[in-house]
Amino acid sequence: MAEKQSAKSRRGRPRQAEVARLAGVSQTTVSLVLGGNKQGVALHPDTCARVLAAARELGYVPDPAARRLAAARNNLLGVFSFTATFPTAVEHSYYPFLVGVEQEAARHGYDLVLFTGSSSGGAQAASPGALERVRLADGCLFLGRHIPAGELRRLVEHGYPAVHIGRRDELDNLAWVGADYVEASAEVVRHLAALGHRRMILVREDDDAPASTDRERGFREALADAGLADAAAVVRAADPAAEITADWLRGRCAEGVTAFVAEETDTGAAWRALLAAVEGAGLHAPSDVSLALLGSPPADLADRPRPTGFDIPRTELGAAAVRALTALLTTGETESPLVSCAFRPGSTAGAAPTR
Amino acid sequence: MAEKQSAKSRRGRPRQAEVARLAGVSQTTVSLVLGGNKQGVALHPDTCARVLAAARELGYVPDPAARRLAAARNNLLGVFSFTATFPTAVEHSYYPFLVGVEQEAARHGYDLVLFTGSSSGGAQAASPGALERVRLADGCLFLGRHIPAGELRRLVEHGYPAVHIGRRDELDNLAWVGADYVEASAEVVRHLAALGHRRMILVREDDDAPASTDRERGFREALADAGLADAAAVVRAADPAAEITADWLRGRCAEGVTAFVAEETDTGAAWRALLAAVEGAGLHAPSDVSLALLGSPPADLADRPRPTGFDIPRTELGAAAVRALTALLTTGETESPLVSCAFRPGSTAGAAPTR
DNA sequence: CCTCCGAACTAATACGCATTAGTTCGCCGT
DNA sequence: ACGGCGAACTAATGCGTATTAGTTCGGAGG
Repeated sequence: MAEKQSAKSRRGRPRQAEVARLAGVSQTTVSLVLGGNKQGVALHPDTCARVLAAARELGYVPDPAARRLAAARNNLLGVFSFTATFPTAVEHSYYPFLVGVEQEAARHGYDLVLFTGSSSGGAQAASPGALERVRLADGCLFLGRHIPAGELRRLVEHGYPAVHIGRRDELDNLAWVGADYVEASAEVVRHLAALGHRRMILVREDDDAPASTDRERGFREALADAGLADAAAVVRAADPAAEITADWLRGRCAEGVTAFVAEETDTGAAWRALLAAVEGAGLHAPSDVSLALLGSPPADLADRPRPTGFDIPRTELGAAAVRALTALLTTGETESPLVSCAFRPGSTAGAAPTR
Repeated sequence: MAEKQSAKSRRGRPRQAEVARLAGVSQTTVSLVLGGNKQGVALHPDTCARVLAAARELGYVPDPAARRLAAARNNLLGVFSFTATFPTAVEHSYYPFLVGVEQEAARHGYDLVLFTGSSSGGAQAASPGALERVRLADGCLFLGRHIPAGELRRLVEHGYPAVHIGRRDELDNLAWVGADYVEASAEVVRHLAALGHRRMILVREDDDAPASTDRERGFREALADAGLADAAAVVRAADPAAEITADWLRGRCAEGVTAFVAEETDTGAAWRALLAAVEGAGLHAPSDVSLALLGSPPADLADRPRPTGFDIPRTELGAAAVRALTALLTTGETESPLVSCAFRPGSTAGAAPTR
């Protein structure tokens, strides 16, 4: 009765050889039938039917590792994030991206492998080779800005299909998908200009992430296009809460500024500071001043009036990333598309007060 | 100049054989050295050093597919939910489970494969055999109550390691992890009893899911233990909004009922109805009547005062499910643990009014 | 001097699948 | 009656690694 390893070690997971035995054919035939017989070997329809029936009866599913090793593909797409994909704190979760990734992957017939990169509690998160695990999948999506560039570069240079969610120009040849912050920000500015605002200020944090500089560029360009170039003012605030005060706001208003624009950040600090300053100054938006947010408000401010601004299409970005990856896999073409953000009218911007 | 496949097909990614050649040893030795030599083969320190040096020089990284193939396990855990796609809302109850699953899986060195009912290449979600695809993973977690029992049984009977999140006794041999609703509900009742409440009513929906019957059992048992057995009353409401009205509430209060307990459901209908009835009756909790909720409030009522009751430890449940699954995989032992819920004092229950 | 032993390695094989180069068999043509 | 040919399959091999069963060699023991 002592069964062979075939039943024990693999827990009854059937392989092609077992399907073959049941169908009375060779393992080769099973592989051909189930693989779609792309090599054009002549196969009798009856045989195919028997193989298919046997595979179904045994519940056969190909082993992804073996497939991969045999230089074929898995139909698996990887998702790797250097922080937990499902963080305990929901504020900056990758979940919306994942929704789009999942939908688009399903549409293309791929399953998703979530590489539990450096989730708290995992093994050495930064251990060299941590990224190599993704090679089990046909290709991989990366998200988060803390992905070790060295390892990623290695993968890409070895021809591994990878797509980063979020612009990432430092690495040549790395495909990415990003949101078009430039255009989206410009649109917000045009909206404000159309409402009659002639002087406006952008409050941004003091770093040089692409997401920030792109917003500033859109802001400046739109103002220039509207003939208001000299009216542009950008404030870089390392500590918005301390710098964007009610007094500061009153000062700017006195100078003729009628609209204030904040960039979205992880914490929403700039936007919070603006809201607090307006309230502290005893003003009201949009009647006294107009406010706009270049992005989405933090979750805890959801009950506030919706800020005028734009929404980052996270779900669509996830889907676009999958499309870029499948393009890489099938045609080998590297594409790095910009996805448009959706303008959000909101209720914090109104007509500029007539002086 | 025609290079051998060694340089072309793999684009220079070195394998053990190349490391071996450089170090002047065999591939076996390389595998032993790099694998930590757990089998205790005698190896000369100098040899190890040479191998290590060669590996470093070539930038050798093991191929995960080959590694997993040779190990006859691929360190993949499946997560299957029968919803068509991922729920879009982050607040969805599904999310906290994933948090725990991801953390615990990472801790055990597993990666996750995400399956959804419709991932089969966009084919019919409910097509027979939809569940078979999970065999790609070493084992699988199931969540959602709409998982087809027949297919699941098939998997389990074939010895496939599966763990269901949520109690599921209908299937013999199916491991599950569940929340201890009986004890948690009993604790809430004890809390109310300690506050002086002598008559209380449980409002539940009209179905027989384990989650509902367990809560009722805890409710009844705690009352019996407190010597208030005859004071127990359970209302099954098919349409809580229509049945739990202000008039109804006044009627019960007139009969001496001082506390109302609702069970948590998907929609939170029972709890909503109770809140509305209390308000409609011009009463206030906890001063006039005490309220308790056997579970967590729906997300949109988060700003309301926190209901007295308990929280389902979803994250911990996800982690427990992973532990149960790894136990199944390594020792083959089926365990189905109950996880304790955390009592939530809240602010909707107070001392019973002295009559 | 031959044997035996342990140290230090290596040859061979399995893992599950895909692919290439056959092999077998029935039948047609001359 | 025999070569040939296509239809229908299968044997053999490779992918890169882990593991098991050897093999070689120098020296100690009898």
